Amino acid sequence: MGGYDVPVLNANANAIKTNNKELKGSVVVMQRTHYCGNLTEQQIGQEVTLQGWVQKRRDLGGLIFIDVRDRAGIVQTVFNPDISKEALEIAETLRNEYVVEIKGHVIERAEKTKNPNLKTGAIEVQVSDVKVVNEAKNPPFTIEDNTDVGEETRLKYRYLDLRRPELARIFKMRSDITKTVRNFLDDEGFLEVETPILTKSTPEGARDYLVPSRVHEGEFYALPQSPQLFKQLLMVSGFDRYYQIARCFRDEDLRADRQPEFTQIDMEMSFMSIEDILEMNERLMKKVMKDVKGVDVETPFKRLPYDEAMSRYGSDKPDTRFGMELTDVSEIVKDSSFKVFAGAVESGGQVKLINVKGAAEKYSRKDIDALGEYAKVYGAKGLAWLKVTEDGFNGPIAKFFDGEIGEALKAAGEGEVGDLFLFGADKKSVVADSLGALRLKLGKDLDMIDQSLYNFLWVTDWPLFEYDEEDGRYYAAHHPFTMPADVEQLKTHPESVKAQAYDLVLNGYELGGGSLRIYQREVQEEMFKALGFTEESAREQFGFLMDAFEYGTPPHGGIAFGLDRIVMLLAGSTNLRDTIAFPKTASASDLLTEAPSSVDDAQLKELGIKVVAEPAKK
RNA sequence: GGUCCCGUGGUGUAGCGGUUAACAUGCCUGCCUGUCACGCAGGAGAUCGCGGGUUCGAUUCCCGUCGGGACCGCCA
Repeated sequence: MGGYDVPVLNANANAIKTNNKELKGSVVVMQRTHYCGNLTEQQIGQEVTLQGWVQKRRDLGGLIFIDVRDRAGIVQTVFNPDISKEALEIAETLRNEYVVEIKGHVIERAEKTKNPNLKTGAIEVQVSDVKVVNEAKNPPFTIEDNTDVGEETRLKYRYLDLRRPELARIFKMRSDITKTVRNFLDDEGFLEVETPILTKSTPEGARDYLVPSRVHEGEFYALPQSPQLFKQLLMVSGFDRYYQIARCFRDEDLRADRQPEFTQIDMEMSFMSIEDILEMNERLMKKVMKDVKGVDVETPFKRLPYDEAMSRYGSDKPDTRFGMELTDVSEIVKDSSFKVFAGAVESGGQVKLINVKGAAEKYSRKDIDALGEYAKVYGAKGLAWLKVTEDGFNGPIAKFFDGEIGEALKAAGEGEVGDLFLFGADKKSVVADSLGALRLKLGKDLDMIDQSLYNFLWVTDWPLFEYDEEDGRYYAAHHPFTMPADVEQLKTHPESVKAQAYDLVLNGYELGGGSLRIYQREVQEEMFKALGFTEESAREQFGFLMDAFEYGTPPHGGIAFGLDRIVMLLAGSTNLRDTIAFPKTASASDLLTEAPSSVDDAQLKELGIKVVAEPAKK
């Protein structure tokens, strides 16, 4: 269990007089000379002063060992009556997580008592003086890596959880990442500008967190889903290059990789092409990877048009660390006597397969049924399958695929004996979702993913719009300020327009995305029209932006990365909560502060708000 | 909004229609001068999340609810 790098303390710091005034009952602490975790053989013979937490007491009776922990790591201190009987007596009273101050000499340990598992294991501190700076209750869990405590308890006592080196190291990494990002963008001429947290609610996109206005009773601010509009306005202002490590808020349901408040590395720049933007961000990510992980990633990153990502991987954020791509076999099976396949193609859908190499033996009928259940979550009605054998196929639908059609299928799926074909037959989106999800699951289950890889990937050429069947209208796939690839087409064939947008994907996670923006009023108006806005509602909600466009707006574009997700992936975690100091639970509450909470009537009255809902019982 | 999993000493788990509710660890006390997962001996500690139902009897079965987690919808 090690800590992480911290600056070397000034060894002469003892000479520096502290300004601490003695409070009644408080202990005036001395200036420490070293971090515990930084002590090495180099300090042998030196007298050092340490301040830290009791990690562990090993009381041998006449001799006591105390492991002392601070941000940098752990060092063993030894209390020997030959050195100080008083210190030994105090050591007997020490308990886990007491804050102590220790003075002593660094000595080399006897050869056979060195501990190779500890960074500081070759030495120990022979204590001459110890002071209890602060006592501690027995913590609900021990402060160590691989603690087996549940997340609920960890979140309630988050301040203790964060003492664990495993977690503390993630926050050091997070800090390193933002430092690298700031330095890089600063070098590139970016200005860091803050934008409002109290802003205007807009109906597009995610649900807003609302903040009631006291001064304007009955009206609300919204917390920003992103600084999108403000950063565009900064381009109108001629700031040319803006960035911000910006907090964003979205009142939507959570996931392991989604929190209601999260942090974006947000940037916007003028007079740059997509090519310029991607190239610059590749250099940024390359530098982050080098500085933080010591990993060299190749640039330029691979690029995949959205349509190709969907057809080959069934995902708009494919994990390209392994193959098992989707193969379209609609043409082969459209005339087959297997009605499910033929019918899917006939009704405008498709039939695709993934070839799970050599898995025929591994997956029993029961196992495949379980995969079918998994696929159903994504809208599939079932999961057809075939096992490739010496003389054709095996499985309940094998009889439909003998002879020529079987050969064609086998060839299309590159089937060899022992392979397992899994089929999706449905409308396009269901086939993509279900096979895409199966591909990922199987890739993990079969250990096909090389965990050492960092596969950065740009997904480009996004559709501008998405059709929502429920609402019977188009929505902006990215957001309504995205520049269409073809403005004329926006008017004539909105459904097929591409966007000048791009996403950066890493190992199957969307790290961020951006686009070139609309910077002309007429185009923006056209966009709102295509989205079904009336002129009035467009003016009411986004009039200020379109007005701004009339005062000499440079062409501009930008991108925003999810900082939390970057940290998560570089930390090797699959849980965003690990990367946020004080995160929310799956139901968006904070177990530490117990937010959200009800407020008293006077507060509500002042805001002109009446609560209609029954308050939840806690 | 939906589906699924979990809830038992401080912590992590086991358990079962009738138990003295088990184990590990932590905690407390005593002993111990080279430990580092210290050791040894002893001890305290649980209304089995909450409410209702079934039953002679529920920690165990059923329903609801609250809390945690995963996923779908939602969200870029």
